[in-house]
Amino acid sequence: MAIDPTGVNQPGVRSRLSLLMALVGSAIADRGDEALRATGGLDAMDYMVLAVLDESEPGSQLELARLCGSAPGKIVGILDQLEQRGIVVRERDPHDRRRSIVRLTADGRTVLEGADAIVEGVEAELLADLTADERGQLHDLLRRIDVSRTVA
Amino acid sequence: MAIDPTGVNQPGVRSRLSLLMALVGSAIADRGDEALRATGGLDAMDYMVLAVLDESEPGSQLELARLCGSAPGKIVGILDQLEQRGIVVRERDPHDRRRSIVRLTADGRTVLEGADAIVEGVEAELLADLTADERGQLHDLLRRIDVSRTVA
DNA sequence: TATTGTTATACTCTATAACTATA
DNA sequence: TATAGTTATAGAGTATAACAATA
Repeated sequence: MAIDPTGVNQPGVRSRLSLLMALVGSAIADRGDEALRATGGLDAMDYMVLAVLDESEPGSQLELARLCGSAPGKIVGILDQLEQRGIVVRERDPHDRRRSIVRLTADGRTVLEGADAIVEGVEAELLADLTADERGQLHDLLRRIDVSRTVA
Repeated sequence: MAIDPTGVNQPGVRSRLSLLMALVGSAIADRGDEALRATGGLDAMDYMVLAVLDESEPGSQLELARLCGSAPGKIVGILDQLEQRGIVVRERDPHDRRRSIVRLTADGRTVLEGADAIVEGVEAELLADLTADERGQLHDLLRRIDVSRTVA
């Protein structure tokens, strides 16, 4: 039996925006993770770290962890593996030798581009029912949500 | 130091729609879960189950599990607790005594309404930068994404 | 004394597969 | 023999706090 014979998706949570957001977010995360593992040799968290390094320049591992929404202790193992594979490098900040400046290598940038292509493929499939214009609207709306806002 | 002095949110993932979807979905899930636990005595998964029961009529626990995107074995414990608290009831299907029909009780419906209010509060806070119209657009776009689509 | 990165420990969560009852 | 619900177990994943180096 098909889940959705009548064209109704997400049966059971359609009227609740929060649940839709959580469900769609989890769907893209799960599928992206699966595709990356199968094709790219990374996982979703690796990809997040690389994307953050591509778009920001965190001044320390702690800041990187915060930008990734991850605990400092979790980043360590991820970076260990990425560094071992030549995808990132850690350099000590000369002004404060406690800090590690993490950077993408040239190889790392190539790996990230491949990962982007894989993730965009998954994304195109999940968003197949939306026009390019609508995907742009979705992107713009999500960009305007401040996930760092403190809960009152 | 503020994360976002220039109005730029989600630094590090802004250009990647998939990561934004995953990040925003995870943010609302985490905050909803926290608020529900603190105020409502439920967690996010409990809320999902109740919402699915409210909007659908699953003919078995297996179907309920599928609608919740959860493993059958996970639903058991959740329903045990919800049933113990009088929020749901399990009845054997008279046509097939292997199946459990799960239903919200009247009390359960009241609990769900309270949970909806809590979650909507969290949602309003997270989406504070969007107008009511834009929240409607977001809802409509997400509704049109078919998370049950099979990965090719 | 405070902060950065790291490590170790304990805890939670989850997936898996057996098991019972019913079909 | 197959399916629905349940239970038990092992394994993965995570949070927490202690630790060493630097400020």
